[in-house]
Formats: sequence, structure tokens, C-alpha cells
Amino acid sequence: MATIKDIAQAAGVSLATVSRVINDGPKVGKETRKRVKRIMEEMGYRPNANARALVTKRSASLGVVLAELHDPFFAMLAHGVETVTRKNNVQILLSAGSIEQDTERRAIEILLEHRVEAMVVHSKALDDQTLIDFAKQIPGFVLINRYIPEIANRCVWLDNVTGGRLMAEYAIGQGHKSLAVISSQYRIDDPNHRLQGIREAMKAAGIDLPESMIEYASPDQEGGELAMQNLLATGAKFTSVLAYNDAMASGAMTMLQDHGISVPDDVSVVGYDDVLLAKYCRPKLTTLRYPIEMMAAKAAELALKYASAIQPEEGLTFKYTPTIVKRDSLTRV
Amino acid sequence: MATIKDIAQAAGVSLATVSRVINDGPKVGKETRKRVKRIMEEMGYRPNANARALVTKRSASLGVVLAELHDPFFAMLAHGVETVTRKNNVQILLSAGSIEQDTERRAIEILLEHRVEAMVVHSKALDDQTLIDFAKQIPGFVLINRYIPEIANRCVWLDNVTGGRLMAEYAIGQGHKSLAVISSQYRIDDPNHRLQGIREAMKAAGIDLPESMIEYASPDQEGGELAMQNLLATGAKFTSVLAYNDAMASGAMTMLQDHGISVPDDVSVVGYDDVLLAKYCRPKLTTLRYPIEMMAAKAAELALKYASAIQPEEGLTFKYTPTIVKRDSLTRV
DNA sequence: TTGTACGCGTTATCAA
DNA sequence: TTGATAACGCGTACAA
Repeated sequence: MATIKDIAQAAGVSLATVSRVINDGPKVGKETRKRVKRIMEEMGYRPNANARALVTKRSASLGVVLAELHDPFFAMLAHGVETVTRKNNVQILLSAGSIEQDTERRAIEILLEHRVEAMVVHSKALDDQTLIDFAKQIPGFVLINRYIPEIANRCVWLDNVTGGRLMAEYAIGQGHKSLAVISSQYRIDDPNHRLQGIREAMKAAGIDLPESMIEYASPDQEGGELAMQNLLATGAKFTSVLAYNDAMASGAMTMLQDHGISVPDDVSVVGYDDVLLAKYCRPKLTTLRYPIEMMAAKAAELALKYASAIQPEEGLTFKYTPTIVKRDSLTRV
Repeated sequence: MATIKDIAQAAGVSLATVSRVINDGPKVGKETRKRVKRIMEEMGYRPNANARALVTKRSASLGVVLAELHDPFFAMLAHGVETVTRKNNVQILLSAGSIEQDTERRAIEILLEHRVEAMVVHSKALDDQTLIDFAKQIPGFVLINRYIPEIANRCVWLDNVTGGRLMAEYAIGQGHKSLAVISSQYRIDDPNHRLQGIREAMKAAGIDLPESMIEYASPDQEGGELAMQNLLATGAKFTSVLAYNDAMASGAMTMLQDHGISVPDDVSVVGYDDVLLAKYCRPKLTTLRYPIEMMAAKAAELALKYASAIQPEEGLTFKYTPTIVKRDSLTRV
């Protein structure tokens, strides 16, 4: 591949001049500029981003750490980031970290080695201190879906406690008095917070939530089916089910329907996340909107801003609150 | 950030020695190696991937060009690529190209500037010749979801003609004699090929397919609803509908149900792609499995292989054929 | 076993 | 308006 040197030679000028032409720098003769451009074209010249990054210490790339790409949720996240990187002419460097300490740390380190300017990180496995250390070390380091008080202005997160509360309050407001809950078996913050919110709302309404009405399973369609199966097996009575996410809600609905139980006429179901399938499944899912795409865009903007020497103000906070999306899977009782 | 020079100084050795330690090179004293490693650890040293790429002319990264990340289909594609890059310790550099000539070309050029070793490209807008030129220029250039005879061994693609034929043959085999078709309004190859396959199968069965039984709309849920609405409005009679993809099929089912028409009892529906929602929607969608994840993994493997000087044999071809996934949206009639 | 010195492709500083 | 030239951080012959 042709280098700047080849171009200079072919054009009969110096490296410096070519460099100026490439970067639209000033002080280049009109004629010279034209000629150099033509030759670059002819020789199919492409600037070497690596060499450039080396000398400028800026890589025009933003790193993204996430778990599984085929999860629609992460796809939305990536898309949110992409909308802002595109606007800023920045490339995305992906690093997958499958919710394990070692791989998550490694994912971050790899991005560091590539000297990405900024970084949007979705980490559930690493402990607070490790992330705080990274944040101190990397100006453009922003966490998404996680809140750590010490680095609050680097966190873009969803208030899951309020989210849980909203789910329960809505169901209760629609007359439901006996609720079941389907939660995730992974004891990370998210399910804990959502559950906490649900508990708060139910307590405020004077409704009991015995542990027997909570089922834990893997946070996907199969988990939802399994959890519902277990719930039904206990013979417990309930008029509505609050699920950890839409996939579980969908699984729960399937299992209910397989048992000849109508949704929402016999049992109502509420999801969480509002991913694509919430609109596609039947009945359409009443759920909580998790504005992940918007949040991811915000995170990317912040990361880029912080990276370009604009240091964060101390008091800032980027908390988002989910909102109820009323569709067809919950009915008044 | 500490450089190799800082480490050398701190450890009282030369650059070369440190470099050898980093790359697990031979001929380094056991003691020295240990000491250097300790100091690297202490100083938080991270090799600079850009500098390394510059001198080795290898970037340990694979570029991916695709349209929209939030489309589950592309999310699967990205995931397929990711499974093999992970195994090979290669990073993914993303470049989105939203099905427009200029952005697609630009996306490829950007990856080129980053000197990615290999490239998996999903391009629908660029013309054959442009892609052929890129392929000739870049050893690790592989196309996915597209077939160009001149560079057959760089193409990983799905046989959509056969796919269309399979859909129609299956419906016909189940006794359906009056079929409607919902196609995409974008006149790119994919819908054309699928339609062609459908026509072939119907012709072979001696069934007519008048143009009035084909509706064209945008290839998403809304498009599916709209197309079905139009179909119903014409008053035409049909016992089954073949859709361009699962999203359209899902939209069509919704619209049918809204009109009190039962699926599959009154009208059967067949999708294409077998994305997540095919399992989630009700009734579960009978559809064609598009093994995009496997294909993407294959493409990534090929790209990496070709990039590492192993040049493709001439005769090779990477054609995949979809298969029918029988679920609940089509019934015998 | 270790060190020296050059080159990778580019930008940026200083002269001319 | 242009041109030398010194970095940038690293790998690697070659020498010691």
C-alpha cells in the first residue's frame, strides 16, 4: 500500500507538503495541492490510522465493552453508541466480555492497548474498586447500566428500584392484589433492585409478598417458562405476574397459554425492558421502557467529551427512570 | 502511559530485552524476565497496539461492515463474527454503512485506513465491480450475503432462490392451492431471488401466481401489516401467505387476527429468516432458517485465513441453503 | 544472554 | 509556500 513517501516522490514534493494536503492544512500552493491530490487518487493512497494515532496520540476510536452481541438489548446499546460515533467520525472497537471477571477485565485492557480515546463499558462482574481504578486512569471512561457513587459522573444508569416500584404500583392500581414475581437467578444488582422496588410498593399497599411467590430462573424465554411452570406447580393463586424482563415475560405467557390460562383475562403479565419482542408477542406486552439506546448515546457523548480534556463537573449525575408502556398483557381486575 | 523505554530504564535493561519479555521471546535470562515482568506490572504498562501494528504490519483486528446494528439479524451476524475473532485474539472494528453507496464505500475505506487484517462486508448498495476491485486489493476481504461469480471464493451467501422454492413447495405440499405473497419493496437481489424461487415452484405445480396476489412493502412489521391490509382489501381469496421475512409475517398475522381471521385455521403464514421473534410470536412462526450466525462465523474464518497469506483456491464456493422450520403458523388444508 | 540501531508511516517544529 | 528532520512506541537484524 502506497505511503506518504511514495506520494511525495511521485509528486516531486516533500513529505511535509503531502501531509499538509492530506490534512487540509494551510499554506499549500493551489497547483501543488491539486497535483498531489491527483496522485494520491491515482495511487490509491490511504492514510495509515495506526501511524497517525502513534504520533498524534489520538486514535479516533471509541471502545465498547459488552456481554453478548446477539442479545437484542446489547444490539440496541451498540446502536445507541453508533449514532454518536458516526456523527463524530469515530470508529467503534468492540470487545466482548460475557459477564465474567477475567474476560471483562481483559476486554477493557485490550481497548486500552489500542489506545481508544473513549470507552463505554457495560460491566456486571468487576467489582467497584477495579472500575474506579480504571476510571481514574482513563479520562474517557464511562460506565453504562451501573452506578458507583465515587465516580457518579462517569455512570449512566437506570433507576431499577423505581422501575420495580412502578411495575408493582401499576398492577396494584389496576386492582391486582395477589402478585407473583419472576426474577433472574443471577444475583447481580439489577434483579435485586427491581425486586426491592416491587417489595416497597407492595408494602406501601399493604400487600404481602411471600418468598414462595417469587421464582428465580435464567433471564430468558426458557427461564420464564420454567419459572411459570414452577409457580403453577405450587398451586399458588395470583392474578398477575411481574417478570424480570420481556423475554421471561414472554416465556411465562407461553406457559400460561399452554395450560389453558388466558392472558390477560385470567392472569396478567408485566415485562421489563421494552425490547422488540414486546411489540411482537401476543398479547402485546405491557412493560417498562428501558431507554437503553438513548442512554448508550448519552454515555458515548460523555465518554468523548471527557476524553477531549473537558473534565466532568463533580456534581453531575446521569440517572434515567423507566416508564410504563401500557399494551395488552395486563388488564384491570 | 508508560512505554517500553520507561520499563527498560526502570529495570536497567535495554529496550530489546523488554520487548522480548513482552512477546515471550526466547533468550532472556530467567531472572531478568521475572524482574521486567514485575516492573511492567508495577508501572501498569500496556503495549501500544498502534505502534505494534505499524512495525509488524499486522493489526490483530477484523473489520465488519453492516447496516443497522439494532436489527436483530445484524446482531446475530456480529455475534457470529465475534465467536471466531474471540478465538483468534482479534478485535472487531465496526463500521456501519446503512445501505447507501457512499456510506458503504466510506465504511470500507475507513477499515482500510485502520489496516484491519481482514474484513467481513455486508454490502447491498455497492455495485459488483467496486466490490471486485476491493477484493483484488485486499487479501482478507470476504462478502457475506452476496454472490459475485468473479470472486466466488470470497462470498458466503444464502441460496434465496432455493429458499423461495422451499417455502412454496412446502405450502403446496400441505395442500394449499391459492397463495399470496408479501415481498419487500426494495428491489435488491434478495426479494427478487426469493420471489423467483416461489414462482418456479408454483409453475412446476401448475398453480398461477397473478401479480395481483403479490404485495410489496417495507420489510418490517408495519410493512407486513400494510401489505396484508391491501391484500384483504382486494377481496382476493387465499389460504396461505408467503412473507419476505419474519417481521413481515408477524405483521401480516396481526392484521389477519385483527380482522377476525384465524391463523393458521383460516389462513396460513410462512416467514423467512427464523430470527428470535419467530419463536416468540403467536402462533409460532413456520419459517425458513437462515443460518446467519454460522455463515458469519464462516466468513470471519475465511477472511482471517485469506489474510494470513493462505490464498483461496479457485473453485471454492460457500453457498448455504435455508431449511424449513415447521412450527404452528401453517396447517394442512 | 543482552544491547545497538534502524525502520514502520505519520505529524509537527523549525528553517529556508 | 515549501522542505528537513525529529519524534511517536515498538520489533528485529545484527553485533557484542
